[in-house]
Amino acid sequence: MTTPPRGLRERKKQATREALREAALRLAVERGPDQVRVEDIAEAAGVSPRTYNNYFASREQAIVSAVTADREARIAAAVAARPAGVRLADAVTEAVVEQYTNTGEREHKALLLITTRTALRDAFLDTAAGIEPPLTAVIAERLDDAEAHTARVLAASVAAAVRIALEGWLRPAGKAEAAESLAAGGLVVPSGSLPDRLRTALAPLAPAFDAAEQHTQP
Amino acid sequence: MTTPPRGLRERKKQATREALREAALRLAVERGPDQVRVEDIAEAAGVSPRTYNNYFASREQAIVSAVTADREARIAAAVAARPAGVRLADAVTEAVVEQYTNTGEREHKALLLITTRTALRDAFLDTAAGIEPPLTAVIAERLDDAEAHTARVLAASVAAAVRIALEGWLRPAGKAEAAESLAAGGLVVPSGSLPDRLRTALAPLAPAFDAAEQHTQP
DNA sequence: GCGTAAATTTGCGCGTACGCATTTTTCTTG
DNA sequence: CAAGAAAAATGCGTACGCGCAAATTTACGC
Repeated sequence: MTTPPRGLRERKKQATREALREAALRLAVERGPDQVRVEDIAEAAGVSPRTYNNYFASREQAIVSAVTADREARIAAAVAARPAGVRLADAVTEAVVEQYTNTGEREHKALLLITTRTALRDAFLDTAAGIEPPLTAVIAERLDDAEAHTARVLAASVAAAVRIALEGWLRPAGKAEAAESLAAGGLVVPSGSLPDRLRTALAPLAPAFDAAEQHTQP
Repeated sequence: MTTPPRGLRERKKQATREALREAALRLAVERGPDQVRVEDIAEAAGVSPRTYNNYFASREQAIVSAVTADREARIAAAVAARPAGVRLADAVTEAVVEQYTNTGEREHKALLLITTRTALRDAFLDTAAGIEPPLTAVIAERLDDAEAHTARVLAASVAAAVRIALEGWLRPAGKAEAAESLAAGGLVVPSGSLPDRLRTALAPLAPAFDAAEQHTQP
């Protein structure tokens, strides 16, 4: 086999993880986020409540991870898939936009749910940090190995930018925003689509990527 | 008075906040981090346990914030204090290094304590994110107001880089590290001083700062 | 000063997060 | 394939985080 037969254990773990994810999301949609207890999710997935907490550190994480799934790995793969010729900055940007845009009907509904609760919103934003490790690996591959630090910093910066883009995107245009924007004294872009927001947030990092690339191939 | 008389309330809040901080750190040092309950901290500060949680969302936050204090504001002030002529990237880097280097004897002891518990370590690393808002403000001031997004992204990237530097700095050189570094296939810098780590982590972002500055003054 | 509106503190209660010790399941080795 | 090692699931107990509503404190106008 291509994958070493370290399999049955790993498979089962992934299975329960996914079962918990699905159960969490389904129940949250059915009865509303506040009417779901950990006990319910665990029961629906066929495990004990204690085991639930071996997989997810909070109730919000499980719900959110049903939407996030393995987006991190897909982003890294998408970057690696781009031809070696293109600018690294572009490769990363397009990969991120691509993976955050392929959103199905189910995900859309889930996002609506997420915006309704602050705790869920925060948990969702935190998932952006998860792209750092795989991004670090794939960026390091395109740079000199001696600049492993650089890859890490760039990946973390991308994660931070993505977080900012998401934060602005799913912000409820409430009263606080108007006051805040006036206090800042400037006119801010009201809303905009997610791809636009992602590109705008990532753009300032492009020069850093360019410089890193220059260092490896003078 | 120089400060508008919005005072007694605000002052009292700050007082209790600091009392909680100090009590938390003192008790943690005295009896060890695991032998301190929130009830103890609250009592030592003369408030109810419930009030404690109005100030800090976790026991770790209180302890850590005694070390962190108002470092965020000081960093922003340090940046603002630099003459307008110097490169923005340099101003930020030096301000960060400066504020993380001025560490007293008390802080050093506290850091030793923090490294002993994973939860404390994580809470400490999370405080790095706190520099984003003030940094955003001071960076935006040096850039065109139209590029408010840029300032935010740069500030968040700095925060991410600082976090990485701190993470590597207070990592316990345990068994996991050796294995990991071998798996990565490269030779990694073993330890290094904190200023060095901060500079190294921030260096890759310099081109992004330069580019942002260019846009404002062509 | 005095009364009223606003902000803060507090007690209560529920569900959660996790360390620890034990049991059950999966992997390895001869 | 059996026995032991390794890993994961489970039960239990404790402390925590926080929403909510009542009580207390502070601020402001008259």
